[in-house]
Amino acid sequence: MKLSKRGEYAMRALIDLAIAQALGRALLPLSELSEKEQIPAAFLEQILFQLRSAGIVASVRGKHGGYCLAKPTDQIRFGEIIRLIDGPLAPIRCVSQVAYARCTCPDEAHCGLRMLMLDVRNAVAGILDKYTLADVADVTLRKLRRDKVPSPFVPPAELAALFDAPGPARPTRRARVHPVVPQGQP
Amino acid sequence: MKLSKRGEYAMRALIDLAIAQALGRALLPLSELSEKEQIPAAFLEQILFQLRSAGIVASVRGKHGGYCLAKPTDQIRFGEIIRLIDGPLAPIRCVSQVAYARCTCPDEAHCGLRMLMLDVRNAVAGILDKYTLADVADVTLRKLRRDKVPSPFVPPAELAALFDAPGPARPTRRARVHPVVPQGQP
DNA sequence: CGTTAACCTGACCGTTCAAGTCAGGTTTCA
DNA sequence: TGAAACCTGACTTGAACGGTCAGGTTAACG
Repeated sequence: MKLSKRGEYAMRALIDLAIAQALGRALLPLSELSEKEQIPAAFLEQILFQLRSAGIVASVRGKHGGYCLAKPTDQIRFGEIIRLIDGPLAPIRCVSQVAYARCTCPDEAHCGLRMLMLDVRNAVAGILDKYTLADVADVTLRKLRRDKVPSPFVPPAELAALFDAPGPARPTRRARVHPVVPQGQP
Repeated sequence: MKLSKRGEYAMRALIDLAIAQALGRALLPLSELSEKEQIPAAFLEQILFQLRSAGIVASVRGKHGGYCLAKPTDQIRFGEIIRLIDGPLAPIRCVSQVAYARCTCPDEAHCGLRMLMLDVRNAVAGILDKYTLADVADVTLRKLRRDKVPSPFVPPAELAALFDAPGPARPTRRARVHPVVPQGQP
């Protein structure tokens, strides 16, 4: 019942992005994510590429570029993330909703193992498909404040300066949401 | 969140043993289990060895030998089986009760991912540590009867004969529960 | 008393996959 | 133009999974 490192890293990065967004910094460079979560940069890059291809994050190229969420935080569910990175939630394929496959047992309707695993799958999916990035970011921030822990992502003196000098604060470049997929399908 | 084949096979075999026991045949030879569940015999043997070492099944050697459960069916929980074969139930180690290990995040108390995964772990463990072989065997048998499906394990004409000729029907040999472990520890 | 059906046990093996690295792109800002 | 960032595919390496093999030991039965 393991979660892969890829999956773990993906969720950590996304949660970071959600929290940062809630604190007013939508765009984070790879380096910052990689450093905060102690994830090898090249590896995280790979994962973020996958997340971008799936339309979950967006990116801005060039200097001062970075990654941000491509959808509202309350529309990104953990089930979606894990399914993307690690595949079906179900412990065995014959109870998967998304990727059903027959198993070796001769009679699914009377398979004890199947009943049990269906229960497990439903419990897991129930949780993972219920909570969104918004939920987790919210609870986390509340906990941090309650315990008076200094918030992360209070940016590197750069945005702090912007605080003093208000205004429409730099025109925020448009982020690329989709990869430029030149697939030969009309 | 996958369950390994080993784990799957272990549970299938144990459920079979439980059902057979409920039907009056405690002892099943490897060949029968392997055939009914379509599991390579040598592989299943390996798994049963592991289950025996853990005191979950017992075995009888020699001709007409086989495997049976080493404990009452209502004292074998699925959590125990999976933990034995596949390791901890928790998706990530930092939420495991049985095999906790620290993860890379700097502050567990405020880790959003951890909260979520703890939820998942508890849901899974809640199910797997609640149901026993007795439960599943019970439900399965009831379903089979309800749907008028012929019960499995009505033995190979051998016990059927014993039915006709009653009596204390062979003195049921004692099964070895523990491996003869010659470990050098006093 | 030997044959045979069963369990016992460790060693081995091929494939897949996870985790991560590398090497070069391209884009944008200063 | 140079540096900082993202883009992308190819590669590597080690472990784990799923399974096989070989050679035991034990016990029933004719």
